[in-house]
Amino acid sequence: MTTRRLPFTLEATATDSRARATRFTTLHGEMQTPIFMPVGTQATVKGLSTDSLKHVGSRMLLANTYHLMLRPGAEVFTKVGGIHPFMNWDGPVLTDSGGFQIFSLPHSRSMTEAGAKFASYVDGKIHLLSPEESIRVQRAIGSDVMMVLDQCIPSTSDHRTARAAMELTHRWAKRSLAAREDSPQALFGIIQGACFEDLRMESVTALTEMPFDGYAIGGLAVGETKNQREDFTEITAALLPPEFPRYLMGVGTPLDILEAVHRGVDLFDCILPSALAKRGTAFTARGKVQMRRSAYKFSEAPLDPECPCETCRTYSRAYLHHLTKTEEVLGWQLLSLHNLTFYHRMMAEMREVIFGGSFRPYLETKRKEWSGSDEELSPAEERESLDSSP
RNA sequence: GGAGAGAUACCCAAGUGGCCAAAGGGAUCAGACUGUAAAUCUGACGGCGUUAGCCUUCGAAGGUUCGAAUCCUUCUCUCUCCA
Repeated sequence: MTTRRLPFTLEATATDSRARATRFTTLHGEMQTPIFMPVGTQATVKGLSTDSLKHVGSRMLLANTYHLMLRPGAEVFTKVGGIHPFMNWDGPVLTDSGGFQIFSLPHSRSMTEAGAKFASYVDGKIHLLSPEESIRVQRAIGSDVMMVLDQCIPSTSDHRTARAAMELTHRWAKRSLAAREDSPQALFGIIQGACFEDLRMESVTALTEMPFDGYAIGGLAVGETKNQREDFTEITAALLPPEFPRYLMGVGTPLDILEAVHRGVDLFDCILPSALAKRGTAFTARGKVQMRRSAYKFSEAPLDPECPCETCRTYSRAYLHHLTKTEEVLGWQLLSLHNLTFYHRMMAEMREVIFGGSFRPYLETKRKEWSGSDEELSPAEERESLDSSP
């Protein structure tokens, strides 16, 4: 093998768990795992400046090829020298290939061996998103890690459908590798196979024969149960070679991530912390909190007393409740800040307990704490809640 | 003082004799959201009851009718125009 594009070190493995701590070097610095990548689809994590992102602990971001090829367009990235100077982010960026959009925008596509045809939601123009086109755009964007174009299907699909999508994904993977040419950017293959063990095995075998720099588990968190998600993460991760980063795409809730780290996954991305912030949901050490609830109308308590973020240090629940109710952008922003802080702290904690040999007890504790998922109201808030709903 | 228009549930607002406990918004309450197209979607929203159903409601009071938010009378209040 030639010099690796993503030099990788397996640093530690947890006791009584497949959880692992690793590091890998990108074109924009060294990353430590487990790591969570906030989703910045349009070259922005909605509502947050790159300064804020650094503050909350973000080290690596995800951006989206499909959105960025439509607007501003690959040529803009070519002109300005890539996404890093464009958005003023000097850490690594991973670009998703558009495969998920093939799945999530089903009304504007037609699929062929060549690729997926989309009517642009910007101007209606038809675009052919082929593996080659996706790589071409990702090269222009200049991401540190590119993803192959894959066919993501509902995880509840039947075996035949799942096999066809998987085989297409394998053929596209090969074409994606060829299209990378001599670019120094890393490229990950994406394991498919829905909820079928034989297909997941086959997919791992086929893709690990190709010289990728890391492997993603795709096709999960798209319709299956939590147990299935965990089972197929486990099955797939166990088959993957230990000397490459493993990335579980689009997952998930704090508990999902914890369970996946336990099963040997290193990288994650998910819209939840930023998307739920917009709807008033915050993650705290004591569970999820819905700030829309009028129980918090008079609450002078911080959102999460254990959290060091700006939101929790500066603002009361009453204020956050008000911002949420009035749909002020500051509320969305403050909750995003908080949620990302929560995710990043959780990742750092996991890394710590992996090294410290206490991942397993940590896992058991968190499972218990988060199983209810929703925070219980404080006595004062409980009273207020009763008062306002007679 | 004269002429006209109007008063519907928390708010705005449809509804002109039975299919009206009353359309549609908003607000409120609850839920969903996992590689972000979407300021998104779903449910509840007079009271009681598990259902059938019962009770109270369309400014107020009376009346017509088998039956009234809807028709008639009087009253109260609001708005517009003319003096």
